[in-house]
Amino acid sequence: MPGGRGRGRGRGRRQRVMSFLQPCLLLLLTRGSAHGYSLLDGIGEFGFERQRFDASLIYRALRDMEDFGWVYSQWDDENQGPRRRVYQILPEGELRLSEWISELKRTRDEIDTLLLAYKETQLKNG
Amino acid sequence: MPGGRGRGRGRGRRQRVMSFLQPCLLLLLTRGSAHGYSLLDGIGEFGFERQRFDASLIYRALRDMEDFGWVYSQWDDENQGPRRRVYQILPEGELRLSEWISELKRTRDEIDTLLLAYKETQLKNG
DNA sequence: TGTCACTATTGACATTTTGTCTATAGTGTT
DNA sequence: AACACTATAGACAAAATGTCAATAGTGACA
Repeated sequence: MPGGRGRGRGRGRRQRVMSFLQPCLLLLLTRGSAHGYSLLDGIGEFGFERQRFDASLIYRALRDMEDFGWVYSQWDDENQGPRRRVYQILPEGELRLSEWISELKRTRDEIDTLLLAYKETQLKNG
Repeated sequence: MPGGRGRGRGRGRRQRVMSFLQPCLLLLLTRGSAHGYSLLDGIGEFGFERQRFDASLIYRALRDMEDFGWVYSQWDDENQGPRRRVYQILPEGELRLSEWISELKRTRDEIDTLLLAYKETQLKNG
């Protein structure tokens, strides 16, 4: 679609979440190992609505993070029911999480800068 | 991988900025009309490093926003030098900006939730 | 006069990220 | 058997983002 940019963007605004999902998962995993489906419940804590959130996003994030060496997984055959892949966080993952935390602090500060600037323009213009 | 460079994702981490760029531009435009190249200087205020930031991103953002009806542009032939396209913010753009501000507040709160949770886990584990 | 640097905008393409839909599979219930 | 629920994986589509090259006017300078 050359030139077809801008088609329907901004429609039914989907919010970006993935860049936020991975640190959330890492944080949950610092509390103890877990499998994907249980993490799906855990992320509600961080503002994800369990409903409108496709589970495959979590599995993909976990697989990606395993590729990066941040987490490690094993099949768990102890429990009955469908097999679960249980994830643990690795030292690399803890390091990455701490870096992410720093980045998120910076991001928050940048947002604050924008919010402040907006406030000021509002005051001037009324 | 084509090229076989094996570059995993997460390498040379570039940070996402576009979702932040548009509201910044809208905010700058509430202070007065401007053309792309001058906005390039303005965004430094919001933490973008003028150097490692390709100007085409700004032009694209502006064109997209014009497609959405948030801004309006006209060629300015008054000045000498290469022609400039001068942008003004439209009421739709001001509305969108105010929505964006609300979203950013929510985002900031979500980040705060994560930061707090991280702090707590750190305390427990040491 | 040529070419270099700077301002200014645009277009094309590549890559990465994100969203959605479907497939598979085990277990328990009715 | 049909269904619901848990659980994971894969494929594909769409959107966001990054990079590079093309074009063009002006002024400086040798």
